[in-house]
Amino acid sequence: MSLDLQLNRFLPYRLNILSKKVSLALATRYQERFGLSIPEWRVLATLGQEQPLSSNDIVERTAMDKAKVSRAVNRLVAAGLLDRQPHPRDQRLLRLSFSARGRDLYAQVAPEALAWEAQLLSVLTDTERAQLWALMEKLEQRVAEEIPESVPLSDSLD
Amino acid sequence: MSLDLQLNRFLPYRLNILSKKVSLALATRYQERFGLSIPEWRVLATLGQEQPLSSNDIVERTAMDKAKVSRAVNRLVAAGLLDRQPHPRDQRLLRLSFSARGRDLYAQVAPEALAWEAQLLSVLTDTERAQLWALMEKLEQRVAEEIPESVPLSDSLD
DNA sequence: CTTATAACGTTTCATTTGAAACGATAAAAC
DNA sequence: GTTTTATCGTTTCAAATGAAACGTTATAAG
Repeated sequence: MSLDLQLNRFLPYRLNILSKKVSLALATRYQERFGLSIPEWRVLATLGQEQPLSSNDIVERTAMDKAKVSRAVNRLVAAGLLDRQPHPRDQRLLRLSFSARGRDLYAQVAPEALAWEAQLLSVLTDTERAQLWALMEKLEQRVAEEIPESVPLSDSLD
Repeated sequence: MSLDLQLNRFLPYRLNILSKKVSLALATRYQERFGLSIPEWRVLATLGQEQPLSSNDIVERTAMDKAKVSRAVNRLVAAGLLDRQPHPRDQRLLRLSFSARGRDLYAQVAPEALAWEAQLLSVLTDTERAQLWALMEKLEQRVAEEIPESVPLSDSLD
């Protein structure tokens, strides 16, 4: 009655494990070397691409819920890594941007994150890397069709 | 100073999102149709392959920590889906196995999980599917080298 | 203008989390 | 045989989580 279901060959399960391992390995580095949690790191990375942003902009770009972003931003502001200013035209919005220290820190973290990723991807050839992106893209699109777009991507559905 | 880090092209981040989406889509089904959480489903799937097992066997096979397994097993026993008997030779161990109802439920859930996976994978050709497994395998092996084998795979490193 | 509705970010609160402590049993060392 | 050490599963506890409620500000409708 095994019904042919092998957990090791069940994509959702394997994907979860791979994702966890990657997150864990990287999170350990953020934490040890820079004292950053993953949500904090993601906020920084998002601001690294565009500045200033509102908290809501970050929510949209990172697939984190707004409570989590709010907390991460608060910690970063408290740590002196971000500046938080009211938006001149819309008082509901915050204008988040790097402080001098935040910019410096990011200039250190980002290259290291990229180097780590490169090291991870070094087991793949260029062709394989391209394949990986393409495959993930396809799967993500397919699975997105099943999820009501409003549903937030919670953690720990595990 | 963007440092060339694009979150959308950053593997740990994209992997996390894909994994979340897949888990969410599937978890919604388990929950709605069978009232199962993912840990509960994993316990069932593990027992579907081999029976009886101890809680610890399940911990080893699922990459879940023992507290989570303990809770999932308790819920399943309480729901009348599992039988829990003391091991005759080692009183520390539990012998977990399907109850009649558990077996019936699993006979319903498992084919559905497989069908769902098949539907997800239907966007890929056979070749692509093989590639996907191979790529994931390589990455997992590579990243495992960085993780002290003792470290458990927590959720929500996010 | 006034009222109703919507959007933003924070906070609250019940739940989930996993590391560590725990009691109980077994195995190993002496 | 006694003591020490290790293993199993549960429970405890502090921290993280996220849905919902909230206060505030802006926009739309009347």
